Amino acid sequence: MQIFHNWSFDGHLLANHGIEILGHRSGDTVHMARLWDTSRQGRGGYKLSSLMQDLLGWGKTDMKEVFGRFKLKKDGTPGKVVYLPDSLTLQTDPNVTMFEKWIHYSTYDTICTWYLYFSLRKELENMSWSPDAIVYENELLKMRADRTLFTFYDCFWRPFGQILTDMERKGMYIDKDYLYQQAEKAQEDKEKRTESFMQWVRSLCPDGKYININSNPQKRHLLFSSITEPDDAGSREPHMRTFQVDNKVEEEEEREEEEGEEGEVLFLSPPRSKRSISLLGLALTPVAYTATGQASTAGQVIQKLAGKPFASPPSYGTAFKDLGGGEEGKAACEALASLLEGEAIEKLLSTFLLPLPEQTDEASRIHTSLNINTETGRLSSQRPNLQNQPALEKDVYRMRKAFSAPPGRKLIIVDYGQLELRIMAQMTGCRSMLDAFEQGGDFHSRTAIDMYRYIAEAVERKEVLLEWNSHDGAPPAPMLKDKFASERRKAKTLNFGIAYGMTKMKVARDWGVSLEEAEETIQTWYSARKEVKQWQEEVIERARRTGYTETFLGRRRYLPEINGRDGVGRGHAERAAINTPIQGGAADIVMMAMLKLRGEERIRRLGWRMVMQIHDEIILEGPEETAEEVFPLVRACMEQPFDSPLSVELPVDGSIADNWYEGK
DNA sequence: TCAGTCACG
DNA sequence: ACGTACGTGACTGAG
Repeated sequence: MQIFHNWSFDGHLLANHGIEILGHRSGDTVHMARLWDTSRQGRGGYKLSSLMQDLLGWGKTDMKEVFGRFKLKKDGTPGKVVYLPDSLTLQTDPNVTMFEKWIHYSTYDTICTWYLYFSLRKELENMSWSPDAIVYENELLKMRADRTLFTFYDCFWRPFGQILTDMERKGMYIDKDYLYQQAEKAQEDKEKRTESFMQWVRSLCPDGKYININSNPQKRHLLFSSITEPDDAGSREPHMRTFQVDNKVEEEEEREEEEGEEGEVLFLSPPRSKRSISLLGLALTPVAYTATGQASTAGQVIQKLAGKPFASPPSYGTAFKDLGGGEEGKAACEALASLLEGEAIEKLLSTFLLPLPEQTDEASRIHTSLNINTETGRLSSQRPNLQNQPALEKDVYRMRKAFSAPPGRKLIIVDYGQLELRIMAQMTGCRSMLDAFEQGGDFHSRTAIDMYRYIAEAVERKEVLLEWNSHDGAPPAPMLKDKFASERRKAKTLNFGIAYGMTKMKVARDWGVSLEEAEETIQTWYSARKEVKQWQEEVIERARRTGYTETFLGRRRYLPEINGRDGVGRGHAERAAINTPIQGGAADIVMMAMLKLRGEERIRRLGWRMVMQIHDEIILEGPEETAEEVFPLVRACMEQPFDSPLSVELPVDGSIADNWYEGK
């Protein structure tokens, strides 16, 4: 019997030393604890010490407290900062007491994990589990009589945990040269784009050329700060503020030039790493405020200030008027638009293009950590996060091309269509949604037909088409999603928004309509989907009564705030109560699909392995020769994650590709 | 360490 | 009085 507290960590560590652990892994106490209580983050989390304290009342000191050492200062004396030396240093410490401490600590750790398993197991065994009957035919589940949350753990999450560890270990192949090449391109583009912004700032105040476009405080000050409080003489001065910024390359070049002219001595004084700059506030009108009440500098805000100065004809944003129009206003809008473009590229560079190639192993593969650590049961991906790689039009440097199959191999990339909406239809039993899915075609267009009588009439008179196969030539009438694009967009927003508990305030603000109008639109959506409203009310009511909400595989999320006195917290808990069954239900389905995939001997024998999961998408890698054979098998697993079908189909789209970009 | 911002589903 | 759609992780500047 093997028990681990975070098997993924220990497993990789052992494997890296050539040690393979055979036999039955009975449990991972991190996953068990997460299943027991999803919301311990901020209440001690899932650390062994905190769980031991809360479940068994056992004290346990953190490693840092026992083995931490003071970091040495430059002069060799101990400083205040405590750090934890690596395990090899600790194990080989010549001090015998340290060695004994190490043995004691490790032993105690092991004992804790052992007792924690049985404690958590007991907790889970005392929690009822009533999933939808469809899962009762699952191979593992069939063989046992118990039906508690521990059963769920043992039959589903325990093997799922092993799948995740295998995926982490396998990793994804990255084309590093391609990334370097794209990063260079991005760097050039960024400089080109920000040039006009930098020049504009320079024209406003002399220190403007040193502004750091990554600093929100600096941007906020430059754009929105106005005048200071009146001084003793009662006069107001334009607001100046100083910032510390890094010395840029240009400054060092200037120094070298100056000193070069002098001829002899270079670097008389060491280069300063920081310099003070003063920026003058422009007093533009803020468009939005952050949670702490400061003027926001988010992209949407800058967009509103700038307008579309490069469009033809150009349209100028709010900065134009604020600066008195004319050439000055125009220059500001153009500069801000260029800032936006530069910022977008900077984001891609600093988060994706530059760090990724640094994080590969010697085989050019990248190993993310896949955690079951969310409130809803979704996975998260860390160090690096591979679940937020730029997609579609945001992927201007074609990042996803770097995630590729090594020579001789292929990727199979598959994803569910409208998974969450289908689960919503399934759980609510909403006739209108189920019908729309049965009829097929574009779901959001069908919602638009439901909501707007004139669209329904146009469809009836065949003035617009709901769908058209482009193989049959040009469509005989315009498409609904083109002709009624804005209605379809609204329908789409509601389809998603309502699943999350969107309110009329958000609708009114996002669409720029009155509260009454927003309310009416929401009512129209609900009027054809009464089952949804009823389901949401029931779910919230049940959550108030039981203290938790659950997915249809019977996983719970406790919502202590749902009966609290804090209105904001209560509102959030209510929205979480209706969203978690949907988001978590989707996570359950993908997990079941992955278990089924892992159990398909044929797929495995042909050498195919899962390498990534992105919530409703799975990526496998395997030999080129068998891709065609394996692809339909993969699809079948995903479309039938359970032994008996749901009341909605779960269609899966996908392709065989050389890289992630092609897969879309 | 926190706040702000922005990448994903 | 306040904020108002769910769930994540990474990077950056600044105190």
